[in-house]
Amino acid sequence: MTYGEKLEALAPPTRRAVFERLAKGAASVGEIAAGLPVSRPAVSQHLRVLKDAALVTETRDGTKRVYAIDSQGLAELRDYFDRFWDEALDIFKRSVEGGDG
Amino acid sequence: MTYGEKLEALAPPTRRAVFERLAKGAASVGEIAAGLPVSRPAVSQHLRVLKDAALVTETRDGTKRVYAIDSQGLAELRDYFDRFWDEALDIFKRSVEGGDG
DNA sequence: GCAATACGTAAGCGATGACTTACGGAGAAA
DNA sequence: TTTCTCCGTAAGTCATCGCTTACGTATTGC
Repeated sequence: MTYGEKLEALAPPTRRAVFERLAKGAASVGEIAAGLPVSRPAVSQHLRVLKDAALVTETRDGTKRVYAIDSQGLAELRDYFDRFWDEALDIFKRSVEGGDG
Repeated sequence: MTYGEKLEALAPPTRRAVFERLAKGAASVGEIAAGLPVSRPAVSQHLRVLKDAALVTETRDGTKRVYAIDSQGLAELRDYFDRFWDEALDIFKRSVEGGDG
């Protein structure tokens, strides 16, 4: 639920690929795995982490499970970045202009 | 240099703590290590990764090495997120309104 | 009930990574 | 040059992680 958890969830390349796949539209586990060079259980495990981090949502459709981007969780991550950037860039500019380390 | 490298660099908690420390102002390796429960070499190794990812800059001041946020590299990461969010949230909203997966 | 589909979970393995201690190098002061 | 400060690097250890195969579960259709 924290931004740290979200960052860690998005760091591994394969898991980020899963997430970016969902950014292009909702999909089932099998559909996602078909487009990646890893097994279906691997994708399932990545989705578990993404779901725990509140980055994706899970919906049942028969025997399928459809995953999609969790817009609310994504917004929380964006808020963190916005606040971080405001603070960091402000201090950065101030140090450059003032010359004070 | 890629956003993937930047994401991976910011994922580990200790390394993110180093980065967030620099967001509050430039500092030397020793100063950073003094505020963290890890050794100085550990901080040095984290700074190396952050520098390779173009997230921090290095400046020499006598025997010290002063590290600071790399605003340009940070902006690149922000650009990636902006583009990602625009695409993801647009598709997300469209799927909700249209009801089409 | 029986078979098929789609998926999550458990167990195990190989690789990666974060950390430590020990050491060497570059700059400042005498 | 010698000494001190501050730092990067090398080597090694222990934990974590990402992946695979094997298996169990829930749902659909006959």
